[in-house]
Amino acid sequence: MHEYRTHRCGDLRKENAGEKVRLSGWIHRKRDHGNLLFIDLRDHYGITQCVIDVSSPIFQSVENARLETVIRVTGEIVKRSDDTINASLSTGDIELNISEFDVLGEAGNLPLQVNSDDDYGEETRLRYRFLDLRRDRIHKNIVLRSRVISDIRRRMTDQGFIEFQTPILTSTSPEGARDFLVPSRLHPGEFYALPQAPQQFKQLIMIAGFDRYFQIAPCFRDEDARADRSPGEFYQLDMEMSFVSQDDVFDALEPVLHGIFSEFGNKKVVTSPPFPRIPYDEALLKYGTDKPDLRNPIEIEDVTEIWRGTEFKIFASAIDKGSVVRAIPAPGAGSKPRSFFDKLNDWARAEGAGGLGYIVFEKGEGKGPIARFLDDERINKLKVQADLKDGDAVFFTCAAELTASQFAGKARTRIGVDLELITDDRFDFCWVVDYPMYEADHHTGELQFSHNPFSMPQGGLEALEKLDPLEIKAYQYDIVCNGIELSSGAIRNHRPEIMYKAFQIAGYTTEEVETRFGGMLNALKYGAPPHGGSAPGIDRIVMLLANEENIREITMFPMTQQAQDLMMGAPAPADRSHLDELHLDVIKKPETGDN
RNA sequence: GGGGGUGUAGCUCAGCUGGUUAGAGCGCUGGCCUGUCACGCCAGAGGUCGCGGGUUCGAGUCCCGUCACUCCCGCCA
Repeated sequence: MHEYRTHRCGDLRKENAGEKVRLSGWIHRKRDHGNLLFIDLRDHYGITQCVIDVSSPIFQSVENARLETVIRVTGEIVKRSDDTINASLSTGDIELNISEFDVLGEAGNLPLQVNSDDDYGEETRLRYRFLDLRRDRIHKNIVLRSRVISDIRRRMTDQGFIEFQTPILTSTSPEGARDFLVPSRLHPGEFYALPQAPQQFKQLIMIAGFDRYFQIAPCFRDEDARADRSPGEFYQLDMEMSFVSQDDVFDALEPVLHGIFSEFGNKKVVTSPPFPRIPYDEALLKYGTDKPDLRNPIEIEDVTEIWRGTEFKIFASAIDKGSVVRAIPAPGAGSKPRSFFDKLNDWARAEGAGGLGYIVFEKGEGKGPIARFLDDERINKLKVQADLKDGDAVFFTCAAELTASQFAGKARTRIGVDLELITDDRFDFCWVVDYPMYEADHHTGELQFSHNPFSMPQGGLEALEKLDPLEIKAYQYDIVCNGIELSSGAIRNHRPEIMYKAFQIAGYTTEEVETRFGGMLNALKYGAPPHGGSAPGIDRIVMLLANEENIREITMFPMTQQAQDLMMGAPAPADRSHLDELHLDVIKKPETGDN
């Protein structure tokens, strides 16, 4: 007989009755009747009920073992009588009659209970993560994560993508987030940076002629955490392909995402390829965001012209000064009580908007505080444009274009939630395409890249030379699922002369570009294929599939919000000798205050 | 860096407008119990009310500061 087990705790069925077996696992639960004792023995695979009574000489030692002690039991499998079968357990037809018993690993008083569904404080959970991970829900989430990643690998490999590793110790990134730095022992005063993404490497892989690359890539960005963002590190399905247009990238990724979400998505409906492609400008207008939740049926309309020149001076005079009016239809809201509209109005004010004017439609007419400012013709235009019928309402927001768009987007979500229009039985995917190449900095007004500086501008060099930079679109796209941005990607700029020009517009001199992106630029000068790719976030995919709101629920060993590992004690001070080796000194922060 | 929430037994929580000895469930210890599956019943141990200061005759409760966990803003091409 095997030293530890002949079966696993989820294996045994009534067919095994009469066999002498051995199981090892954790004591999940005990039911002690004094002269009769039941133990639910748990391992990764399941739970098996084990039983012993007082006639056994080892009864006392079994009874003394605490919950979460690791034990080994040996004994005969017995079919349970009909009235004692437990239908909620896969092994519920049988039980193990304990004849031999050993403690393999003793357990002390537990800081959290493994067999309970209670929520525990994060500090306890993270400090005792090994116990937390024994608990059913998170144990399953971590397994799901693994299966999803395996499945992604299979689907990518089947399409001819090759997985490569790229360096972890590399150079600091040109744009974007704060870097993690690693001091160099051999080069005093110099530092490696951890990769924010393997962006330049994957382009170099294409230039090296490997044609199709992917990687479950660790990415490091030293930015503050959020519920859906771990501090410091995350994983992407990083991929890149050569000789492709934007549609080729979409065609490659859509079946992977559709496949993964269909297989692991709890039978929710998944958008079939091809996913809708929504231009950035249209997304901002219709959904008020570049990450639209398409489960929400509400579509925003621009109704500036309907309100221009009306007696409703708040809107009319703002329009004359360049403001726009956006209409947010609220299907079926006509039957809601006055308080529904008041609550939304209060919310709008709390969000910093002036308010949220509305019109309710009944018996073919518009009703409500501001309806009287629109004549029949305008009311009819509104009904047609916003697709309104009796029993519907429509809300208005009036502001400068970007503000109005973004606020209408928030209102769209809020109204969709309040009216329960967003059902949780679907994964609605879309691509947001045609991102602007440049944007004006909020504060300085200076032009900067709005996304990846290595993206190819639509129209190429000619567009850069002739168009207003703010009008230029890039072959830059995001993939969005249920309002969550899963990734961004682009067709890359593989032409040095276009690269110099693109950077020049963003205020970089030729020298600066060469200093900062020399490696990349140099590579482009020796025969670079057109290429592009994307990088869907693994963590967010798993969050969606596991239906979890917090990234710690799908991360095996997460850090706290303050970026500390409470279990391993990281970060920690370094020894003097360690610092000396790295040519480092720690400067103590001067005491603040008066003493 | 800023704003909000939480912090009471090993764990999850209750504790009213400040008032006598700070409670419950789970876990733990002891006793009873041979068919439970969240077993049941009885008893017990277990508390620096996060920490420091203040107000008060009196503080878990009010005030100030601070720490931890968390959510959000900034940040995250």
